[in-house]
Formats: sequence, C-alpha cells, structure tokens
Amino acid sequence: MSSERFSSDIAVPTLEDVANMAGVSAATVSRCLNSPGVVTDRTRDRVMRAVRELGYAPNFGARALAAKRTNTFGAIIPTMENAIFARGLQAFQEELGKHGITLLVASSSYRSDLEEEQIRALVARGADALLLIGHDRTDEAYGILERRQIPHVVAWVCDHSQSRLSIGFDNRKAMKALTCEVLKKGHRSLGLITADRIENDRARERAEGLFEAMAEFGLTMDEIRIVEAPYSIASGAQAFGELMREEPRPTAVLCGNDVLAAGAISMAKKSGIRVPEEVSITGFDDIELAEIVTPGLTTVHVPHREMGRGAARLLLNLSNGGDPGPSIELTATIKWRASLGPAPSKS
Amino acid sequence: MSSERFSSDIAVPTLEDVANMAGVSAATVSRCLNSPGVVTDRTRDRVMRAVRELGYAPNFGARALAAKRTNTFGAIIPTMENAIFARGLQAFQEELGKHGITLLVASSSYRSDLEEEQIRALVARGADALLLIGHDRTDEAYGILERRQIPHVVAWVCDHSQSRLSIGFDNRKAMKALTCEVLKKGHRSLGLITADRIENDRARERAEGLFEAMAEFGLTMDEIRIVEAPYSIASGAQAFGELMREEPRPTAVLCGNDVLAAGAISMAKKSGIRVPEEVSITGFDDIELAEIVTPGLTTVHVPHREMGRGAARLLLNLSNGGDPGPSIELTATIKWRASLGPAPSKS
DNA sequence: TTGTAGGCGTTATCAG
DNA sequence: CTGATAACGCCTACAA
Repeated sequence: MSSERFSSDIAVPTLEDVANMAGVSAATVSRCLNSPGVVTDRTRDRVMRAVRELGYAPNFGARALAAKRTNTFGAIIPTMENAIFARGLQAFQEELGKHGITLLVASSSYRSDLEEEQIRALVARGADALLLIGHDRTDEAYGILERRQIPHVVAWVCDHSQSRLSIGFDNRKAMKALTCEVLKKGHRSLGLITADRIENDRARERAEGLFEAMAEFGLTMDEIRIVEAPYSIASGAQAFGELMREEPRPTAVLCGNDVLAAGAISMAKKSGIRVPEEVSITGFDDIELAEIVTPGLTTVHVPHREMGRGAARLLLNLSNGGDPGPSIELTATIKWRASLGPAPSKS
Repeated sequence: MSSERFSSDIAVPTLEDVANMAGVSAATVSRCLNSPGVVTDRTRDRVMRAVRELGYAPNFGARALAAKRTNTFGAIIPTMENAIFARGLQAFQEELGKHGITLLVASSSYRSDLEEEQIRALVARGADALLLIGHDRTDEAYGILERRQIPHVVAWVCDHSQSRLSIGFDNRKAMKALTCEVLKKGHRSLGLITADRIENDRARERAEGLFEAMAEFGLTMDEIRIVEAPYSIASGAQAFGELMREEPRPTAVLCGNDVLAAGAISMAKKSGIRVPEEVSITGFDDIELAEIVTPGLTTVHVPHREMGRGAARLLLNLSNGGDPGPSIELTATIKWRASLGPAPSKS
C-alpha cells in the first residue's frame, strides 16, 4: 500500500513492503529484525532475502516512536576546533561502539545557551544518554535532563562540592600543583592566560587552584596579571603579548590550556623572548601540541582516554537501569618538559 | 490522556499536554511551534507559556515520521583526532545553524566499511542531507544514498574525472605545484610520508601530483622513498626516522598532511637534523600546527572555511529541491614558511 | 484563526 | 510461531 511498486519505483521501502514480498505480516518482519531467535529459520530466510532485495532499512523515527529507545547517546563538547576533547571523545565512541550504540556529537562553542539548545536537540532526537563537559549550565538544561530522566554524566571535572555523577579530575588541585612547581622555581611574578571563566567551571577552577597556590606561598593578587582569551593559538599569542607589556613583567606565564600556551610560545619566539630563560610558560591538557612546540610544554597531563572510556561505561550502566556507583576521580599529573625553568635571577 | 498529571507526574510532556494546559487543540500548539505567524498573538502567548512551564520539547521521532523531514544534516569525517577537518566542519555547522538545521557528526576512522555503517546510521536517523569526504567509498554506500535520494556532497576534493557533486580543491594539482617548488630549489632526492592510499583518494591524488611533478623534472621513481603512516604526529615522526636511514638520504621530505609533517619536524629535531639546512620538510593543509612548529611549515593552504560554508549552501539548496549547480573548485595555495630551503649543495 | 481526523513506519500485546 | 491491531507523538489537509 505504501509503495505501489511500479517497475521503477524509487520509494523508500517500508516494513510492509518487505512483508508483502516475503508473504508474511509486518509483525513477523519486525521480529526477524529484532529477535531473530523467535522465528522459524525458513521464514527468516525468506524475510531476510526480501530485506536485502529491497535494500530495506528501518525508519529510525518510527522505531524510536514505537520502542522508546534509540541506541543513541549524545555528547556535547565546547568545541571541535581544537584537539582538547578529541581524544576523550574518540575513546568514548569506541567504547559505545562495542555495545552497538551510536554517538551523536554536538558542540556548544562554550556558550551555555547554545548548549541548552543542543541538549534539547539531542534529547528530542531521542538520545538515550548524554555526556556533558563541566558542571556549568543553565537550570533549564538540568531541568530537561531531570524531567525526562535522561541518564547523563559530567566529565572533565571532579568537583567534590557537586553531587552530580561525574568522571574526571580535580582541575583546581591539578593547577595548584603545577603552580606550586612554578613557585618552587622561584617565580614571584606570574601571568595567567585563561579562557573566559564565565560559564566555564574548568577554567574557573584552574584559576582558583593557581590562586590557592599563590596564597600558600604568601603571594597576593598584586603579583599576578590575568588575561582572558578565547580558545585559539592566535589569541593565546596576543594575550602573551599583552602580558609582556605589563610592569613588572611576569617571569612565568601559566596558561589555562595547551592551545593558549602554544600561542604564547609562538609569540615569545616572534618577540625574541627566550623560553624558559626569560619567561617560563606552562600549559594544561597535554595534547600532542604540547610535545611539538619548542620548547616542549610543561603541562598537566589529563587522562583523556580513561575519561572517555569511563564515561561510556557509566552511561551504559545507567541507561540499562543499573547503578553507576559514585563519581570517579581520575588523577592528572604534571608532565615536565622544557618550557618551565627557574626564575631569572634579577628583577 | 497521555499523562494523567498527578501532582508529581514526571512523564515527558507531549503536544497534547501542552494543548490541555493552554486550553487549545494539539493542532494549534503544533502551529505555534512550526508556523507562529498563522496564530493569534494571544493564543500563542498562552501556548508558549504552557510549553515553558511543562518544559515541552517535541518528540523528534514523531515529528520526523509525520513531517518526513528532520532538519538534520549529517557529516562523516575520517577522524576527529586531529584538526584537519575541524575548521571546515565548524564553518559547515555555523552555516547550517543559521538555517535552523542541526548537524550530526560521525567519524569513520578512514575505513570505508565503517563509513558505510555511519551512512546507514545517519540516513536511518533521518539525516536530510550528508557531507562526505572524498570520493572513495563502497558501492553499497552510494547505493543507499541513491535509493533514498539523500542529497549529498563530496568535499575536500575536486576530481574532474568524477561526476558526483563536490566542493573542494584539486589535491593532485596542489601537491604537484608544491613539489615543483621543492624541485626548483634543487632537491633531487625526495621522501614522501603519506597516509595509507587505499580507500583515501586525497592521499592518492596528492601522491600522484608529486609523481607528476617529478616526471616533469625528469626524475624517476628511483629518486623517491615512500613511507605510509597513520595520521598522527608520532607516526609521522617514526616515518621520518625511517626515511633518514635510507640511502641516499632524501634532502626533502614531503608529507601528505601537516600532522605527519609536524611529526617529521619533531623527529628531525630529536635526531639533530637541521631543517631546512640538511633536510627540507613540507606539509599539507595549513592547520594551526603548521604555524606553530619550528621551523614553520611550508605547506599547502586549504580553504577549509570556504569549503565548509560552501558545502552547507549546496546541501541546503539541494534539500530544498533547488538546483545546486555544478561542482565547485576552490583553489589551494602554497603557504611559504621556513621548513623548505634549497637543497644542500653536495649530494 | 482554530479544531477534527487521518496517517506516518514500527513495536508490542494479544489472540490464534 | 505468526497475524491482527492498538499505540507511539506529531503534522497537515480539510472543515468549521
């Protein structure tokens, strides 16, 4: 009925078409596809042949509508433009793939209004579960998740003051540890290049960690210059330029991530400022970039793959009605390379 | 009816719930959402309030089923692990966003069997149109696209021997031009680090371009050493190491992309081989990485953003039943940086 | 401008 | 083991 099957009928075949060709009911075709064990070998063969012949593929919308399950998870990351989330996402996807579930990725450009929109889109699209980055988002966003009871996990963070299920590392602690190393090298005049801290708890926590370390070493906020910059090499470079014009000039510039740090290094090179002899620079994330730049970037190594894999497992569990257990804290470690050196002796 | 609305009813709200709360029919709610202009301001206000109050979001499956349109496009890229496709994809997404359509991204790991699977998944999921990279894929993949008449465009390539709609640049021509520059510098012993050329027409075309240039300069295949390597900095580094052990040692190493080239440069540095004094290295793509490494990478600048934006427009057109016009050829240009120098004077 | 009713392609619940 | 048949949630003529 749905497709009259003229000689050159190009309509998309439906369950019913397959049923007709195989001489069975639509219900039987559906069963062949979903629980093959429950149908005779003979009829199944017949049905499968028809399926192939027609090039039939089930209509996802209809299936979702009827089954209330899509076998699709979603992930919303702040950006695809740099590699920060790529590796973790890859691991996430690989793990999901093993369980036959498809991943849909959206990016929010670090804007929580857009993220809310993306959550809506993915949820509406039937995502069975969601991977989110960081805790910062609108109440509406959380409202949607709760009302529809969408299993979700927050990754890339481990904030003990938050109760939501998460897997990640303590950004504050990691940045504090790195800053302590910088201070131990004798630096007393710092610079910070950070992403916008509004709507970005990772950036905020990292900055806080830095401040805590300074406090422990008896430094005040007078001894640090802060520049906020969008996530890109170019803006990292520009921010570094601004910092170098400050008085007194920082002897160590900590960057909120490797991308900004790479920009800083390139600007230093362009300006003839030697790293680390005149200025030390540090990053955060330990993406490939950190190893490639010259000098290599001392940075915080983040367990991207474990995070992705772990997040997938939590979500898989959750969406099967299982108990995911408590949030998981992974550890980030300092990765030493050449960009961090002792403070220049004078000034 | 669908949700009885007890005091703590957590059921997902449907169109009907909204209609009840607003005291109108479901049809009116639907209209408010889809063609707001056709309904009274007063009722629309009432409806929208109900929508907000209930946190209503339309069910995608149902909507797709009824409207036969999802306002979703898909893109399948070979990898998310490096930035090669990121910028283009971002532009693609931005353009689509302007038109209210959502982008779903999948990655194929450079494997056409996986790509076919992803095409299936996206098509089944109702993607109205698809962005694909390169021409190489299974007949089945194209079969699906044709049978279901899914508008699609092939990007990152411009192969005049292919009739399929595409937007991109001529990989062969670009690599040939770059190679000519290398040869003009006097290099007569070359190395090529390329991605696997099976199932990857970009890599194949680039290699062919290189060979053409060599032929024009009267060189034979004896004068080039080729190593295939997976897309990663580490494998680029390793491949470069292998090349440097060849006899005679190449004086110029051309890489199929910037990621491999970055690896090559880092290995050169590690081995104490000066670039470009002892060996010249070139990349392809001109991603940020190319600017960051030291020395800067002479590479082929690819118009990623135009490609992404253009692809979106073609697809938008196509999915609205319009005529997209012919394939579009963009031009890739050589971006000069320091990594390419004259051939060392002796041997 | 708004409401009514039918249908979109599957799955799931029943009988048979 | 198989076949009707009723949802599933929304859109869209068509009618009022």
